[in-house]
Amino acid sequence: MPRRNDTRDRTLRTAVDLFRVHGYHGTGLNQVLAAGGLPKGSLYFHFPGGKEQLAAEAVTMAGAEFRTRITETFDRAATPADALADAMRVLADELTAADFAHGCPIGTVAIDADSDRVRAACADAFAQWHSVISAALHRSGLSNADTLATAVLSAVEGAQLLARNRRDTTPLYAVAETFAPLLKG
Amino acid sequence: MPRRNDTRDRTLRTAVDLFRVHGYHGTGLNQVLAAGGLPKGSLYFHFPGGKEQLAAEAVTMAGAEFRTRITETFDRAATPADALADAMRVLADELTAADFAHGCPIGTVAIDADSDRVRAACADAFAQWHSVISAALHRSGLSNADTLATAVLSAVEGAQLLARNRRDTTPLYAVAETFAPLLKG
DNA sequence: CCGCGACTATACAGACCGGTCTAGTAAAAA
DNA sequence: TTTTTACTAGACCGGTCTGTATAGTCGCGG
Repeated sequence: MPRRNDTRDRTLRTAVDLFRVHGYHGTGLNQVLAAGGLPKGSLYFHFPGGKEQLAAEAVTMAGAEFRTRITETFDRAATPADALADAMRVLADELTAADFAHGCPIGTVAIDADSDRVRAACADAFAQWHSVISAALHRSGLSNADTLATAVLSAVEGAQLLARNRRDTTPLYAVAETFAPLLKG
Repeated sequence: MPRRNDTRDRTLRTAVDLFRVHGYHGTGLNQVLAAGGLPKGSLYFHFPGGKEQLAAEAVTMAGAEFRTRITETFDRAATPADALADAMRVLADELTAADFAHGCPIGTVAIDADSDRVRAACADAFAQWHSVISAALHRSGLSNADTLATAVLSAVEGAQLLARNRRDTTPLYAVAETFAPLLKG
């Protein structure tokens, strides 16, 4: 087996970055190739399923990375309330550093991708995040951890949307503050 | 002043319906005209600013309509908790009836419109909603009504995103249930 | 050193995009 | 009736979109 380079992986990473900024329809394939300095001839070699496959895999990749980050945040914090506050602070810092250019890599794609394959990939990523959060809340002895985790996930996604649109991180901190009393382990 | 028909208004209404389904980049101008049976020659007569203006005005229109609905919901309910539960039930019913095809008319556009004019129109709509919610919470004697209203708005937007993506209204009800203890006037 | 498989360059198809233009119709105003 | 204004029909522009087809180049195993 010759070569095996990292083009495929770099394509995915570039795609993640662009999709979370411009959304599914707002991101062109040429744009992805240009932004990543990627070979133009190999896109349909690595992703025979075209844009749909590229987006689905990008979502899956970003979902797995964030899943790890969420897990670590809960492991590191003393209480779920602390974990949420930590996470919101990090998200706020990243959003500010990026000049409010990007959104959640899953949510941004989920909201305007018509393809069912992409939709399913987003749903899967969300489900994994929910599972991690729910388990952490359960470990902290909170009742109805499942419902609470769904609400937290909703609030965080919505806060990212609002914060980006308003160019102001207030919503992220508002969510952390509001949920704090509900998340005291 | 001759004629003055309703073409402009019908164009806007059709645009609202399509933008909330396919997003900004996912919706084509031809598509809007075709879906509404609208005259092709008059788009740039009524909207010389092109797609950008059309989207901005559509967002503003939808924002105003929802603002009224939110106001009425809070006026009708005994407590803010009841109002939220009511609103979530209505959103869930509408989403189910539409077979999970649409999202929030503002959020869906806000997340992928690059134009600053459209972004500002979305921010304005969100600000109006926030203002209505915050005032209602304040009237019910809740402290930190402003922060709480921001969190509620975030959660509702996020829940709509998740519900649509999962094709399942659970997130909407989870938000209502989770916020209930915080919204007992 | 040959061949095969992994990978890339390049050209291009066909559709659709947002947007512009000109010519024309219809109704109210003068 | 003539003029002015409101509005529409429909062709058309250049550009970009996703996706395909073909001809390569590169690097290792044999």
